Amino acid sequence: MRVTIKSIAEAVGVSRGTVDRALNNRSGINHEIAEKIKKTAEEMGYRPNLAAKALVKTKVVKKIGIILNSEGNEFFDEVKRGIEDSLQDLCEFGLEYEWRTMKGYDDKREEELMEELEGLGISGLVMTPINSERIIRKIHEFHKKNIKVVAINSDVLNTERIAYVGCKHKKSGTVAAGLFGLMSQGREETVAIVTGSKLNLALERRERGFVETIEKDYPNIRIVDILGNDDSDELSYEVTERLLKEYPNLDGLCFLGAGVSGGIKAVPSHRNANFKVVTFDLIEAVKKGLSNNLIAATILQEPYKQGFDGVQIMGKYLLFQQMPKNEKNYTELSIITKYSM
Amino acid sequence: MRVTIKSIAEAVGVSRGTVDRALNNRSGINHEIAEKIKKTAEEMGYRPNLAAKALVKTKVVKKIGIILNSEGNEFFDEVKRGIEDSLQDLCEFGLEYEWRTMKGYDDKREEELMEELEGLGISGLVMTPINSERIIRKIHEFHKKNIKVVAINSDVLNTERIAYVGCKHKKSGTVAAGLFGLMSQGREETVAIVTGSKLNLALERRERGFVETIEKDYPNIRIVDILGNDDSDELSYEVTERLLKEYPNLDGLCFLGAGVSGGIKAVPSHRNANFKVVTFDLIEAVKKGLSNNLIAATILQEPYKQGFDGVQIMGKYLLFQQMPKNEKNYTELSIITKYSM
DNA sequence: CTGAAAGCGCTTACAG
DNA sequence: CTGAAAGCGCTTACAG
Repeated sequence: MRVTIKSIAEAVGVSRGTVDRALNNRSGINHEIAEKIKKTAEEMGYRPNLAAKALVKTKVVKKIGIILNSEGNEFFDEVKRGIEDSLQDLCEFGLEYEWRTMKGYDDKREEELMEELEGLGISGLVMTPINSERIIRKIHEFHKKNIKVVAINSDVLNTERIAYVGCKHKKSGTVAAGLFGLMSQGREETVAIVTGSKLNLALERRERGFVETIEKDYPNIRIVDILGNDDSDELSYEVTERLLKEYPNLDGLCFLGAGVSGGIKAVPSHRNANFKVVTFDLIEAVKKGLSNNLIAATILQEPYKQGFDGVQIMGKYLLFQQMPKNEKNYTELSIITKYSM
Repeated sequence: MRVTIKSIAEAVGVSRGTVDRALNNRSGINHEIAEKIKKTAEEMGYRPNLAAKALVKTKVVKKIGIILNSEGNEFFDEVKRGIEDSLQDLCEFGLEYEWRTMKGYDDKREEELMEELEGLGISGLVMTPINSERIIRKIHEFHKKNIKVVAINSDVLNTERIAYVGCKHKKSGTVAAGLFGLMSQGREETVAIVTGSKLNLALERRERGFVETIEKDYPNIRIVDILGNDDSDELSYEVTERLLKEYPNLDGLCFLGAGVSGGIKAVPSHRNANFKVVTFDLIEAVKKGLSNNLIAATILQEPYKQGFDGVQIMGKYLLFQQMPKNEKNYTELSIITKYSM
């Protein structure tokens, strides 16, 4: 026989409403009785039926807000796919949603979007938070208004966001370094780094991971230069071309962030026989580069999962009041070559 | 206003029962009316509420069976974790389950387990099917009795299993080959292969992927030998030791399947400076090998996801009558080093 | 502080 | 072939 609110009510000799109050820690219930009910439920092995919970919730429709600073950044295409699939799932349980996207790292703009979504009555927000005082304050405000926040792709510390889904950025840099290490097989080599926007704090940590690992584990490899491309493909091309002219015997190049599409165009004319390019993520230009053997490998961080799980965590909270099992949900870092594409 | 069975019934001027019959293609309904109802539902943008569907299903509890040939095979630990998490999810919607595990590739034993679970009244079975006539027949029988089957980790073709979740085995071999290619950087090198049980057909395809890729894309690499270890760590040790004695200048070794734990023990004493070992999956011995720099990299196939998604697909079918979106659900192949562990 | 009743959206016997 | 009614397990006003 299944254990339900009803069977617990009968066992304890109270009404179903009272059992509900006790089990969900609602106010206005005699403490003693609440304890007794909880104990009995535990003993009887009660497991709430989520289908029933969710069905009740459809009376008042909840809305999830989404904010991504994804404009002009192909990386987020997969994140979006994950979000869309996840939302479709949740819509079948009666949730609604509202999307906003933006470009770059303008925290003022992101704050505006948060306010806009708040005005539309969201109960939860899944976002790529910009790491600034302004956004931290706003998340705190949302918390006090009981609008839950889930951070995806990059975290923002010391806030009340209920969960983070994304990779460990510093670690991602060590993976790239390790790959150059493997390919060098102990020979003396030189590599250069092209990084993206200086406003992207995650890239800073990735760079640190790369540099520290090379210094610590691969003394045979020397990093000759680190240049930024500001997430611009044009600038990326220029910077890369300059690098390759200046270091004609360079053995490798690592693109830490965006701008691969532009930067990779500068490679073919300059490369020596064993020139190795490593990138991050899997945008179209990277796929092409892998196919052409212009790029040796790229490092992924499960973008689809970041979107999918971020939204699922929010949905489970809103539909079933389930807090996420883990506050930090790190996605795996993996190396992809043309064969595993 | 939300579109429900009720609002459709009112719009068309029939009862809710009739709408249900039409929308779920049940028998005993006037064809014309069914068509009209479907059309109206479509126009009104009807989306069934899964919470309600699932709640009704709790009247008759459905049971999922699980069969894994996982005994003595550490690879399956992660698959199991995925299955367990997925089952826990589904139990909250009122599903039940029954587990069976077995060792190796004994199809007679697997058939027995299938019959045993059938006796316990399962409505669906998630399994690692052994690719044999006997199992194919049994899956066919299950199909006729309306017990759905989902294959995980390895597929069995020409059966009515509703979905497969697992990697492309041949492709997994090409990834390993590509990795040796990258590490060779064009130099002349020799590698050897240690494969697992000959009864594991997936390994055969993996081997083929490896060999064909080396031959096609890396003429600088020569495969000097291919030996089997029968999934036995003892044999794996012997075989590996023999290989390394016979080819003292060997540059690389690839373990295609199980037996890494035994085989890797033979490596330290023999290896030359640039000796590279590549393995598959991430059992404890591989983690240790990566940490020790004995193993350069290992190739993963998302075992957790294989278990999790396999069970989810079954659950969604049983709870909501949702057929899987895709029949074949390929998990990603990725290269992991000590830095991305 | 507690209980009785209605209702979330769907499906399932049952009667006709 | 069709409809009216009951019920899945939970939550939410409402009355007391």
